[in-house]
Amino acid sequence: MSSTQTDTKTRILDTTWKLLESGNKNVRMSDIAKAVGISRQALYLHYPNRADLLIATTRHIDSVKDIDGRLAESRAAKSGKDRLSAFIRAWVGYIPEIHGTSVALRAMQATDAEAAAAWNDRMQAMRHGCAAAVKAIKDDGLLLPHLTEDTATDLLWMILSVENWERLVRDCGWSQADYEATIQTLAHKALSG
Amino acid sequence: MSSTQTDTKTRILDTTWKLLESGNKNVRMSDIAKAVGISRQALYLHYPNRADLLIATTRHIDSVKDIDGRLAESRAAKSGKDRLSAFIRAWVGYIPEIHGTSVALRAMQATDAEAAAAWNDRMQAMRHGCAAAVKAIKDDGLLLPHLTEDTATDLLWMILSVENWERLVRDCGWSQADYEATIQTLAHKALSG
DNA sequence: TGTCAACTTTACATCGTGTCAAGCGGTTCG
DNA sequence: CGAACCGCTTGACACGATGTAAAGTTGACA
Repeated sequence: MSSTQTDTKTRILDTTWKLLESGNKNVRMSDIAKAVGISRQALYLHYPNRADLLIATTRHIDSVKDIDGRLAESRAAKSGKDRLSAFIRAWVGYIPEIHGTSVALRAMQATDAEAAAAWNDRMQAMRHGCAAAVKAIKDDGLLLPHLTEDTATDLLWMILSVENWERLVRDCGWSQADYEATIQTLAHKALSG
Repeated sequence: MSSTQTDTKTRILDTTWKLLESGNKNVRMSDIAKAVGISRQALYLHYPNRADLLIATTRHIDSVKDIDGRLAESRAAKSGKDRLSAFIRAWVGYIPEIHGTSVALRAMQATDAEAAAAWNDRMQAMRHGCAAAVKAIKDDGLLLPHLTEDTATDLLWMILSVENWERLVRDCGWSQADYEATIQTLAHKALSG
């Protein structure tokens, strides 16, 4: 509860964030400790293991960047298509912020069940946003007839995946703006023709 | 050159394939050795490291399943759109075969440069197929005007990624047939409206 | 009989995670 | 003042997986 403890915990999260987002793959516990300026063991006094630290880091980013608030804005849109656009805009703006953490967390999925669950959980939350946008379009009678709400949600979820962002922006060198424009078009075409 | 050596090498590849495709994450060198019926060290007499073994396994799968031949068939199509359909059909049928190996290889990307290069190489080969299909559509004058050949290739490449297959088929429980139908529609819409 | 190849057994180095225990320098409280 | 406590350090170690090294076994073939 003391302010020094809070400070160290926050410093750890900020540092972890920075390291992960610096594109440096293979960020080890010792790397983080060194960057924070504490011993590796002190890290374990604050976070019991690497998975917990990564998860805490994503939550930290969320609160700093107010992702919930940003996604919530899309609910204000009048029409289904506007809502879809707003949701995509919010989500797509969020991806670059969490990309480094996302890579690290996904890399742990294979070996760490807790990490897998944490990442899954976040993706399910995003999926709820997809489902809401799909429902709004359906309510407007604009959902393509051959799509159910579920399959449409799955499809939108797939289109908006972090992996797809990585492929176009990181691997193919697209600008964030090009990526967003293309993905907006693609998503609208996929759902409502 | 002796037939016993070839037999063991082949048995190793077949076993590795089977283990990876059984959905069993975290296939260790010792697991493979045990399944083959040889010592862990004997494995290293045939393949110097895990990355090499995984790469050899994908090449083995390729030759057994004749992926090159199957993808080549798409070149016979008359129209650009037929060509795209044929290419997607061939590739999409291939994904389930290599999925397990793909997961293992991608999991190594973070730590092993050789594994990353191998996976990259295979994806680039697939990308060439995408580029050829895009060119065929463009030659028919059916490529959407706002798309260049390069961006269209990137987009198709993204749509056909193994990760997207995983999301819909494995995570969302789609059948292979549903997946293929949806992805065919999506790809055609994305490129030529 | 001797050699060679394929394989075994045993042992060890390395790297990163995570655990354990003892100690140390402040602050705070009785 | 002194005891307790907190945040941290130092150092050592277990574990699991990969990969290396070396000596020994087995069977085929000449």
